Amino acid sequence: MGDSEKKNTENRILEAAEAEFLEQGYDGARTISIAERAGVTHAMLHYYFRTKEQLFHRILEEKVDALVHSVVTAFINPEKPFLQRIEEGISAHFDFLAANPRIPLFIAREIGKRDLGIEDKLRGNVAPLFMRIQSEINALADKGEVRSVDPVMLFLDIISQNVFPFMILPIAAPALGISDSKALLERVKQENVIIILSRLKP
Amino acid sequence: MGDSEKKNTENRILEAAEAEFLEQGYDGARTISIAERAGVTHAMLHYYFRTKEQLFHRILEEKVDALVHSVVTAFINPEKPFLQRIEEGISAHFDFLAANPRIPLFIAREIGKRDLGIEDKLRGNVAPLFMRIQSEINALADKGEVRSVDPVMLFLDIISQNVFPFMILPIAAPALGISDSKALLERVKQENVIIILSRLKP
DNA sequence: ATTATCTATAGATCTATAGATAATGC
DNA sequence: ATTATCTATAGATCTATAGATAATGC
Repeated sequence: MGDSEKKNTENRILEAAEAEFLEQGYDGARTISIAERAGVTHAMLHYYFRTKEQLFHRILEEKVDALVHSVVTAFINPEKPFLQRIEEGISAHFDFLAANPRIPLFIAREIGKRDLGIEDKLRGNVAPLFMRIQSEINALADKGEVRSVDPVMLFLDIISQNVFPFMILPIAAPALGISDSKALLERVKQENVIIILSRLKP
Repeated sequence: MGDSEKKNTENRILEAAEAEFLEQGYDGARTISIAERAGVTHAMLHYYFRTKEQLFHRILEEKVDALVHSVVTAFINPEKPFLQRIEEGISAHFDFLAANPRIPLFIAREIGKRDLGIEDKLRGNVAPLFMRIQSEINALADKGEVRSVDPVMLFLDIISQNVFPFMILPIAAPALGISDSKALLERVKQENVIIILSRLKP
């Protein structure tokens, strides 16, 4: 059997697993449902991935990497001045979430139950980013161009503002009589830039 | 058997169920585990609550009510001027979350899978609050005392800032080398007041 | 008489694997 | 020869209930 056929089946299982796990979480997901979604027999799933746990880890790790990566890359463009980089970083991070709205809840759900290398990933990628932001803030604060903020707090603010709406909007939007949630998200994105810049401006 | 005995068993099951469901979610929770935690036989659980689903709904509804209530009451104290009420409201809401840190993730986890009356609860309680805030903001904005903000955005900001840290701090705190997460939470609480007031001040 | 509790087990899933069969590559 | 796929089923849980027994209230 050819390599492309193999990849095809394996990938179909992976895609089905991603959909099932993102919707249902680990405990709620059924390997039978994954097989059905992929259009393969149930045994194939174990042939390729041996256990439900292994298949799940493959998906979870991919999503954790994507999320961590989205935070770091959004704020590391070295070309531009500080405030502009923050502004564009917020937008870029928000856009990533808009394209992957189920990731935050998916990760939040499973965290605490299992140990990913998520701490190491954060330590390696985020700590350097924070140090750099810290020194930039210090320099600009001395010149009176920004208010002084702890980078940890600043990024907690940014990430809270960006991530949380995707967790509650499915509930909150209909309750508040909002039909066009795409338009609302666009407003949220703009508001998030405004509120962070308000915090930084002296 | 006396009424107090009955209440005792029933309450022990409820308390055990609350702990199990908050930790594991609906799918992850086992009725056997709940019975063990409560120190009763497994059959008792069905005798008092008939099904796992019914027991779960009892817990979930209680937590949804508590969370909605915490938002509304925190901001409805009618005695004080607007900005002070916002400031105290943020703190009160934050304190509620600090006392019930597992509620947001618990609710977020189950939402979308089942239909609570959560939309009705929001509609009834929150809509009047927003209308009142809107008119206050309008009046103060005319006098130049606050910047104009849509109340929906303002509360999305406040709730994001307050809720989200409790979802990720268990992961983020160790990764950032923060050992005293209680001290960090205190800083978060203060920062949340600062950032919202920065947004509102002209 | 009614309410509460226990033991034992039915019945429904779900994950995982064994073993046979078909398809491909060398 | 090796890799992929299918059928059938073992084995492990988990929810739920049946039926017997004990405790309380009237």
